[in-house]
Amino acid sequence: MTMRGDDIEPVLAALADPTRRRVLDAVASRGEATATMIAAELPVSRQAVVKHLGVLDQAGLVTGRKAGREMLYTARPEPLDNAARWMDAVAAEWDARLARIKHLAELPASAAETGAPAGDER
Amino acid sequence: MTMRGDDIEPVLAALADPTRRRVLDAVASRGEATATMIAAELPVSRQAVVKHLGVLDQAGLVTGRKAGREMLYTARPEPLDNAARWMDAVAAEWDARLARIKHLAELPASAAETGAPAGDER
DNA sequence: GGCGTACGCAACCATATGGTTGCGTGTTTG
DNA sequence: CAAACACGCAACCATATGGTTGCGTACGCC
Repeated sequence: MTMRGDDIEPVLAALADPTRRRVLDAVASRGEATATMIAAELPVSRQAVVKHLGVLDQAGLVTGRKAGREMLYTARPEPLDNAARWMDAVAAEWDARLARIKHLAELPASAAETGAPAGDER
Repeated sequence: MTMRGDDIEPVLAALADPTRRRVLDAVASRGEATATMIAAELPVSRQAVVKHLGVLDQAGLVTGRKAGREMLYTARPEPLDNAARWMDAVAAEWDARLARIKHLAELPASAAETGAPAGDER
């Protein structure tokens, strides 16, 4: 029940918090870790870590697996990678759009189509 | 006076909010826009937009330029691109680390090469 | 000059968010 | 079996955050 993968919203939100990033990183650096283990090396309580792990899990950045009385979490790069690609796409789109606009603006006003307003702005 | 570019913190935080993303997108789609213009097409007040633009500017995602009595904002893809690359790097690192750990764990304690491991991967 | 528009600043609000402590329960292990 | 350990759940807190309204002021236009 943690099939969130295509929604960048939670990923960005999860990554926005510094502490949460540290938690994530801590998990990643151990391959697998429990909230207790992580809390031991961070200046926050175990419960805080638990909450962060909850958010991270919600974003698909970690997955929990119960082993005996422990809850082991593992980091998952996919969502991150996913978000990165999304960003690239958006950036590219903006880039294109801006380039297009700039291009039009710099045209020597040769073809005057559409009853557009008089060229000069301001 | 807004030379924050290498700090992903504000970028992620800025991108985390849906409305703020819409504002950003609105700016990008126009090439240049004022808070008033954007507020006109979003379900929030101009002031709210102003605040969002402030955050976006802080993150380097937009820049303002005063034209007469108007304040025109433009989107800047750089920080986005920047964040994307950062994410990729982190993801790659985790991937490597996880692969290494997994590899070690599954080794029957025999030949332990450091070269190209048997590609499992998703 | 005078009016309307576009800002910026500030006060205020409600809710979300990060964090803490306390407590009851399941799991090991001596 | 009983003591320890590791959790999960819930109550609570303080502050950050998104949003609103009101107001004084700079700029443009008749």
